[in-house]
Amino acid sequence: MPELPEVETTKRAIEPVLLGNTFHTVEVLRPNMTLFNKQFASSLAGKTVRTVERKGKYLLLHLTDSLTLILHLKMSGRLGLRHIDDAALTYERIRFHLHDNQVLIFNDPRTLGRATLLPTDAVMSYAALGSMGPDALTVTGQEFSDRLKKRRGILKSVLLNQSFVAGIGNIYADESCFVAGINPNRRTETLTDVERSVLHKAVIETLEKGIRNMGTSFSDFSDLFGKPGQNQKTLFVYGRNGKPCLACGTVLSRSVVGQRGTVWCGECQI
DNA sequence: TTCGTCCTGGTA
DNA sequence: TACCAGGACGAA
Repeated sequence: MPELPEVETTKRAIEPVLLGNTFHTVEVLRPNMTLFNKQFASSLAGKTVRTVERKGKYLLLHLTDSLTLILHLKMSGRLGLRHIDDAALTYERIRFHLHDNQVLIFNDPRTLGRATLLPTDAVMSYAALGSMGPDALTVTGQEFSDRLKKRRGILKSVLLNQSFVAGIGNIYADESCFVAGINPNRRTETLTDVERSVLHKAVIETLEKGIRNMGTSFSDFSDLFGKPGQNQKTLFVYGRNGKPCLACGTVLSRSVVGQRGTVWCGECQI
């Protein structure tokens, strides 16, 4: 499930391939994955990629003619790259044919991913991007604490809310709470100044580790060439419900917060 | 603020 | 065969 580290890993991989490259033709095999633009494919033809940007979990490809292609991998999406003569991947949903016989693939078994083409100056009016908080990787401790102080609710839900800070998903929310020693079921109004600061450092540390490990791969995520990330080997709590805590040996607990599975250690996290 | 919906492969 | 995974959005 691509979160900030997986999207950042993808961005770093596609950037050298796409910069200056031109879309030749675009095949949309799943029309429900494109939004707002019935001429999605024809509008992209002939456009050249000028810059690649990540905002939270979104990838933005800024193109010539003042257009921006917005990609969100959602749950199971990933980008792949292959030569036009190579065998197709199993779940290819959109194919972006590049001028040099390479094909950028939007691969997505569950088809929840989205690709949207907008005028560049309209990007920030796109609902999710307009209300998005500062990037979780670069938000300062002061801003993180100030924003957290204003929020009321269960900590886990606030961390997942992209209008608070952008980029944290279910895996990195649970992992950050463990590193901070804070129970994700706590209400935000009970957090102390020290805890808010510790949590900020834990979020940064957790995301940076994810990027260093090229992302977390369970069934879906891999890099451009199908190579999985390594971060799943280093997780403390996510996916380890019922197993012993790696720090103290206590059996890890699980609850559902905002419809999301949440795992924590009742001993290490208060 | 909470909950249903989208969507389909993998697993029990 | 039924259920689970979950990011973002819209409705209640």
